[in-house]
Amino acid sequence: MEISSTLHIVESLTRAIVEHRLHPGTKLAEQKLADHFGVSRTLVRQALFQLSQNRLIRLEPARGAFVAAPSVQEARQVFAVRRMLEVEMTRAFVKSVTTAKIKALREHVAQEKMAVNNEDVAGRTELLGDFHVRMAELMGNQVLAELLRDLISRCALITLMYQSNQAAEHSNDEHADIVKALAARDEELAVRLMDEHLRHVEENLTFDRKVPTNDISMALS
Amino acid sequence: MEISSTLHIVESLTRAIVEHRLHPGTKLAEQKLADHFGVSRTLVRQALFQLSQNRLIRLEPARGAFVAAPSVQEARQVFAVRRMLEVEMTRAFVKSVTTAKIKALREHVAQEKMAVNNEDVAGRTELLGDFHVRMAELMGNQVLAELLRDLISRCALITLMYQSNQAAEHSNDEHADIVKALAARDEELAVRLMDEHLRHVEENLTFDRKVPTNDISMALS
DNA sequence: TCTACCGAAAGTGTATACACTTTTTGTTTT
DNA sequence: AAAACAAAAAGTGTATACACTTTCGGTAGA
Repeated sequence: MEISSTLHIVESLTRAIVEHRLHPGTKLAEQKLADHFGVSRTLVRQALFQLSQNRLIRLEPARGAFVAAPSVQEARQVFAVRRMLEVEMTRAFVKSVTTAKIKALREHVAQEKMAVNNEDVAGRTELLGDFHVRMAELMGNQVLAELLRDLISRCALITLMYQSNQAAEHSNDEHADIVKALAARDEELAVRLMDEHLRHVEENLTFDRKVPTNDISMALS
Repeated sequence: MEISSTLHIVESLTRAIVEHRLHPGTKLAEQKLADHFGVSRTLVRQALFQLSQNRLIRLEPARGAFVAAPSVQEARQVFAVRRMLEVEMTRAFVKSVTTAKIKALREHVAQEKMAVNNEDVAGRTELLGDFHVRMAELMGNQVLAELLRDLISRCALITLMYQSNQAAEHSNDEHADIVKALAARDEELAVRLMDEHLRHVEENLTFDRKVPTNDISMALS
């Protein structure tokens, strides 16, 4: 069966939330989830706790778990942190750039392009976020990579998810430009492009509200 | 009794680990902890999971929980991330500095000084780390503050803990200098001092090994 | 009609039970 | 005496049980 059921539940719920099949505010009842996944509440509770640490849900004492609805303010704070980190990361990347690293990034950007062209919303959301994580990994800083992964998934709820096809294409283009600057070892250009890129993504935040689907089983299909 | 027993267990164990009453590698058996805190294994497991997310312990499947022994490499990566964040944070701080914020930092540094003079190791460890968190809070970026708190506690195990009285005094002095530069709105000086400060703390890492106390009850007193 | 209250239903929080895995210990074999 | 094995002990992983809290529906009173 499963290596770890908890992990499976976490991933399944994460996808459902990030892909917006479960909307902010939706109640996640333990027994319903347990039935759906065919396990006991024990494992569901572990998964919910983990998700709450990732800020994807919030736990209210004695009331249960609800899909998180991050505030605009929080999103802006997350982006401020990302700019701090990624501008410096870009600077450091240029200093230690190799052809192998550039090749890896180019391949990633190509993958993004395919997902964008196919209008594979789930895939492109993940890939567009992973570009930044990939950079951190290529620099060999695992701590930074994990941190970025966390920050990105944390505001996926209010960013990439609401992202239009056009915005996704724009992001993909900007990634390509950044890689070009990195390949040319042009530190100032790369840093500027990364900073602008993050500002563009932030600007494109749209804080729409859509009608919620309250049926958990339906959302998890 | 307790508002939340789990929180109590987490805090108690955190103190024991950071204050080095529990050494890296020590096994934390669930039933022993449950007996000690007078609760069931359920709550202990919740606490252990939380501590594993904070990197204070590591969980090995079917083998249990052990006090973490972060690698030197990881510590260096954490410091690299902290420099990225805090250099930029300092830059932003200068741009939005007010007398009230300076006053708050001055008071904090004064508190540090007291703890250092009294050789209150636990207190000073916490206060010296909190200086950086305090800066983030004063800038109004809660996300950044939480992230820094996390990063700092994450390597507390291998840094502040092994910190000598002399190194603590040095850190305190550097904090005072940074505040002075911030008050003077001297961006470049403040940034340089912060960068140097973090490098000094990193340099002072000593990777000693001490004899472990394997008796949990003893360590938790 | 609206509000306040009561009881049932649903749900969360913690403890306990039990299966399965790892570790330890004592014995046998070489 | 050292290595290999077996049985027992200790420990983790998951399910279940039960107490307590919140939620919801309905009824009585204003």
